[in-house]
Amino acid sequence: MVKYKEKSASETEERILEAAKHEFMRFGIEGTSIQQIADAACINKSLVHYYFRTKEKLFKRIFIEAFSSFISHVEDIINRDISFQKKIEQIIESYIDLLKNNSYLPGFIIHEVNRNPDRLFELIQNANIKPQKIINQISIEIEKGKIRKVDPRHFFINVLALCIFPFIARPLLQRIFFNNNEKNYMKFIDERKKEITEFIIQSIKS
Amino acid sequence: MVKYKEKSASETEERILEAAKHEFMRFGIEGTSIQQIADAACINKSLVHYYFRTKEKLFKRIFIEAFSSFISHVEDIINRDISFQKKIEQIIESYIDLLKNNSYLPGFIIHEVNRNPDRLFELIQNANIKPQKIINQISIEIEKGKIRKVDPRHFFINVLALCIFPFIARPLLQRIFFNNNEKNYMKFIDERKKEITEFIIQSIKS
DNA sequence: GTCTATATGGCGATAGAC
DNA sequence: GTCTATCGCCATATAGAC
Repeated sequence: MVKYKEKSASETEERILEAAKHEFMRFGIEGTSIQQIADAACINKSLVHYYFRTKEKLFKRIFIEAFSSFISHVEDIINRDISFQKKIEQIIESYIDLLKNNSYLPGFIIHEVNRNPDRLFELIQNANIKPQKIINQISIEIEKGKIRKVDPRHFFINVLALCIFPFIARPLLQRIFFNNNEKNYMKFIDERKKEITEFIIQSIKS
Repeated sequence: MVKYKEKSASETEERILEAAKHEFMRFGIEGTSIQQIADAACINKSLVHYYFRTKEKLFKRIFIEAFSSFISHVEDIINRDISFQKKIEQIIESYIDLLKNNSYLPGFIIHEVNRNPDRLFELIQNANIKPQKIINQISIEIEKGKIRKVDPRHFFINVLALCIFPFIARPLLQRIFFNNNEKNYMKFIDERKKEITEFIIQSIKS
């Protein structure tokens, strides 16, 4: 009996992907050369072309993956069958954890979306984003009198802002408030989970 | 009597500066070519070199100006002699107004600071940023019992986050929530001044 | 699959005519 | 001050040996 081979990427391919992710995230597509990626992956420059043909194709692959991880995270939690307050807690908790391991992720997406907004067209279609679902859930809480009357869109954006901003502005904040001490900043970020959960809960008390 | 001539930039120079600002903000230094700037300014490529010698020098000029306008705004309000609550209102109001006219400003600074953190060293020295002043003011309000006990650093970052994030994430939010309608998004941003002022005041009630 | 060598093109920067 | 012409470099990408 023939066992069909799983489509598993070669080790070299994986190395390139990892290196490309790292460099693109930090420096953007224009600020990253193929040589730079090859060096980071400790392989020959030509191999990048062998596996991905063009820089653009490689970039798209990285970008789509990054964008999905950024978006799907929230969608996922929104759909869980738990109380509203628990959802907020979990969104904050898991979003901050995601970003702790991907500090450059939000800045990367922002920069590349500004640079070329056309990317969004295809992506948002495929991602199948349904903001209405989130909005509705918030509206229901208001109707039930559980939280005070707020614009659901503003509220949702507030939650995201409080989670994401410290990572976007990290180089600045870390330097200004923590003398560029990475460890202390990360401790601060961890405290933040509790801090902004309280902040948000308090702000919507009815 | 000789009237000393004011050091006034030529029209060409101004055009270059304006075009450079526009292109750099959106595409970053690596994503912007001198030809691109020249085209946007409707002048010959060589004139850029004539006035600013190198791309790097031109970029630094733009970046420093952008960074200052981004930072000094808060400092300014912090120092005003008005009540704490008024300060918060004014920071929100004027920060959002600034960003309405400079949507790309925060993303630009973030990207360039990530790409080359060394820039921060010199800049933060010169900018003479004193976060302690802000922190102290918040601490005093807590001691006076005017607001509940919050970590002043978290609180300060929260205020900034709520103001700045909608501009950083504008392309995404505008598309997802407003079908990419610019006017509606701007109306939304204006509502936001009142919305997040309430949100913040509510969240720190003692 | 991996390497070296090379083609091709664009960019930053300068020289020099006007 | 403004333009054209050009140099030198580096990046993407391909060809072809192994």
